[in-house]
Amino acid sequence: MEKNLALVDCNNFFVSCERVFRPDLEGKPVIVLSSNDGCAIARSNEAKALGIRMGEPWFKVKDLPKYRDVVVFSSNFPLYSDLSNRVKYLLADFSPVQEVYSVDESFLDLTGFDDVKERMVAIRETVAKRIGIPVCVGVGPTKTLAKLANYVAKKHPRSKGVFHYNVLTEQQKSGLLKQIPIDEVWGVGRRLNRSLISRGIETVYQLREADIRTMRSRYGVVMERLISELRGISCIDMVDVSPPKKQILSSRSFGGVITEIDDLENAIAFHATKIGKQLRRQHSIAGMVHVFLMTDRFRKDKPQYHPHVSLPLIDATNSTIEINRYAMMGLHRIFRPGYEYRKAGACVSELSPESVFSPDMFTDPKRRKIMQVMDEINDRFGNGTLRLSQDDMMHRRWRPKVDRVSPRYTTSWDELAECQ
DNA sequence: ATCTGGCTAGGAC
DNA sequence: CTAACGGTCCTAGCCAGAT
Repeated sequence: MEKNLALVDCNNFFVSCERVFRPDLEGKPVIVLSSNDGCAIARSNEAKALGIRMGEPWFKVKDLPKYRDVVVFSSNFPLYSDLSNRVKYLLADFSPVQEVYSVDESFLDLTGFDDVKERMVAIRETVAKRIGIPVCVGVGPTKTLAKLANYVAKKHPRSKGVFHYNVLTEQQKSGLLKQIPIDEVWGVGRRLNRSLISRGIETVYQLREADIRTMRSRYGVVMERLISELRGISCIDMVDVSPPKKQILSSRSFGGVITEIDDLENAIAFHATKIGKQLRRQHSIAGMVHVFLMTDRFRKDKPQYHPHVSLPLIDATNSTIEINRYAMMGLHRIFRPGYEYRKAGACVSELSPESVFSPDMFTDPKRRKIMQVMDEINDRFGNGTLRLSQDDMMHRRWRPKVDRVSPRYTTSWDELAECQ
């Protein structure tokens, strides 16, 4: 039996989050910048219409006269994740099967409901009314077609934000797919797009009708699945609980040039702390720690150095202290004076469930207690109350640039109070 | 003959 | 004032070496 899989996608999500608390920005060009106020990573429809591209480095174009009235925000992730959670919880009411796909997207299985179209409209209206975020809903027999239906819902004003692919006739489906360029398909990125076009495949219809054996031998299983999905044969299942991560990475570009080892220590300690917290939250322990540094890859005139080191942990752990200890060893191993560093990061891999850990006779159980106590104190009195000595907020000279961040309206009483 | 880890490519958002 | 281009995560496919 044909499924009704829905993809609910928030429109221009980060911009919409900013607009929830700034309704005066409705109808205006608004963008949100990446970390360090680097690139445009969310754009309102007005900003898109002006020609601002996804991922565009803002400093390069911000002085163009046509962008004079663009309203610019630094990214405010505490705000976006909070609103993201609220949307997720609301959506859960509309189906027993939900897969949270990303910060702004959920799949919902609407199979078996006899009021699919009404539900799609209700989802849109409820999220708009209760949270103030505009969403579009697409329904199809497979995840790939649900995503495509969502694209149609977003693109065509006549759909009013919802599009139900399954109720089309075969002729209508083909007609629709003939109008959609292949790079709108989930899984077709820049490279595949170019390669397919060079073989004369330009529309989703042509891709759906392509010979699946040839395509598989040329492009691999991913392409085979993709084409099957376009034909309505489901190959990508819904996953209800997201599996634990297999690697956790934390990195940041610096606000300016960094040359000193103690500043790098400060940055790496910050990343180790973040990673430890995340590991414990998902009840994993790590077997390997990686550290890397980077100079400015855009400055071809300066000496480049992009070292990376991986250290196996003797005992797998999720202790911030242990991870930091190894990360510091790694940092000192790769650091070379005389370079202008622009970015540093740490990563853990070889993750396994906490329950696997079997303390041997040399492992002091008290040491594991320390992290528990640290988490409790920081939860109660705020992050950074108890921290690594190197992770000192007052000496974060590497701090990324954040010029235009909005208040954390929903997660900080202090910042809410500062609003008029 | 098969499994494994290391590595690169490509992609999503 | 000036310099300035993000951060995280995943799978497939290939190769070499180990079992």
